[in-house]
Amino acid sequence: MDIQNLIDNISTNCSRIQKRTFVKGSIITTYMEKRRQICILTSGKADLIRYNLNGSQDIIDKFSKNDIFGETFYPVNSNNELVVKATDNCEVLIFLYDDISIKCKQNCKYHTELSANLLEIVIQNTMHQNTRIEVLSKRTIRDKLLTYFSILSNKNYNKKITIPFSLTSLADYLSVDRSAMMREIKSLIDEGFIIKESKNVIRLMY
Amino acid sequence: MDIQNLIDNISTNCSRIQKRTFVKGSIITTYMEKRRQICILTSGKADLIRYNLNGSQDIIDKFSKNDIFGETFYPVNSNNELVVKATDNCEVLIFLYDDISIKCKQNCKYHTELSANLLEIVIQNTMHQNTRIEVLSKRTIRDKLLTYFSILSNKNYNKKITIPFSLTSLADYLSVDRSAMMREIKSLIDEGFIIKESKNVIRLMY
DNA sequence: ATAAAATTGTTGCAAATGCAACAGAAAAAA
DNA sequence: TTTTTTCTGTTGCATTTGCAACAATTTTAT
Repeated sequence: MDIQNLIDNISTNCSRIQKRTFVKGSIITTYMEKRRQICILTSGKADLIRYNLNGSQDIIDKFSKNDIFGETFYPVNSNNELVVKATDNCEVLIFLYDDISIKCKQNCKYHTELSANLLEIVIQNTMHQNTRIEVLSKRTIRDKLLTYFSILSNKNYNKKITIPFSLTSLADYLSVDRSAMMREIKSLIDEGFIIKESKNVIRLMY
Repeated sequence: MDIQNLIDNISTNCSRIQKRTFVKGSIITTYMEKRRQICILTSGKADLIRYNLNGSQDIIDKFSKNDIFGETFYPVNSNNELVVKATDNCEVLIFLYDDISIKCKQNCKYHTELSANLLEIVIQNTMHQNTRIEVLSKRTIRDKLLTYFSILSNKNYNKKITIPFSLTSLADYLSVDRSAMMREIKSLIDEGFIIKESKNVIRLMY
């Protein structure tokens, strides 16, 4: 059973692992020190929001299908509140880190499977993070774009790439101003580095 | 045994887990598809370098004590070469992901311990990555600095923080031009946001 | 102790970026 | 279908940033 299948088929009748649904706009979880909760988003979208003491609130992460989150993976302290809010209707697996290493009462096979595959899931997440860090650490929008495009291209051994989300989301992922990014994409087209074949399909010429 | 102790005391006589030393300038490892090697740096410093097909080489990550790396955590493909180079004399634990889940011939206790704690080590790494991503995703140098400072401050519940490395390294961590960062630090001091108590010690006034 | 290397601090300037604002196109909801 | 919302595309302008270059200081190596 691969990870995708595991996540898709996880049982809801395990006493340790909940499968819950959340409507758009509701709070999925609040990060709490020492609890070590783990959540896996099986459908929908959600934002990780930081409420600072001074009242400001920042979206510091965005989650989509198969993303893993929870205070287990984030430095948490009492100086600010971290909250995950559903930006779409969501389905989420929720369990505690400490519960996953011990057998559940029913000794159910999903619990065992999840336990055996949690490391693999976390490693997959690490890979995504490493990719994002590599892109974010480029200094110019141009380099961020070219790096991101190259990674997509290399992954599929194809110069024709499909951006897996909207350009607005791409700007968020690259953490740059959208209009500045659009300007830069236009320059890349004008200078012959890329060809835009359709809205989300780009051909790399380098 | 906590993770730090585990890493410090790991046995060298386990057939599956090597403890190797590398002199400054030497290649610790080259990332290879499908091998799934895992390395833990127990002392020294190293750079992850990407050699692109066009001949350019980028430092895409920097490792120090207790950092974990290897192709297990990085998307690897044949279009470019990823190499870890010692920038100081290094001591490194090296093993394969697949070897860690099976018992070693000697059934040694370190192998067992490492196996049991690998998830915890990877999660710790995830936390560091999340922190870095939060900082890198700020758009201005000022916000990157203030976010980084706040995280340090919150962690220790103290407005007086000590930057754990040189300002040159801080600029690398934030992925910004060093001189521009110095200029921004000066502005933060002039505007009363921070006070520099000594070279690496800063007091936050916000 | 002395030399070499690394780090800090500073500045001018050109280039890149964010911000604000808006119109049109496309997609989603009613 | 029609309306509403989201997304794309564009531009002017002020601000921020990177780059280059250099001197002074501190740290490390010889």
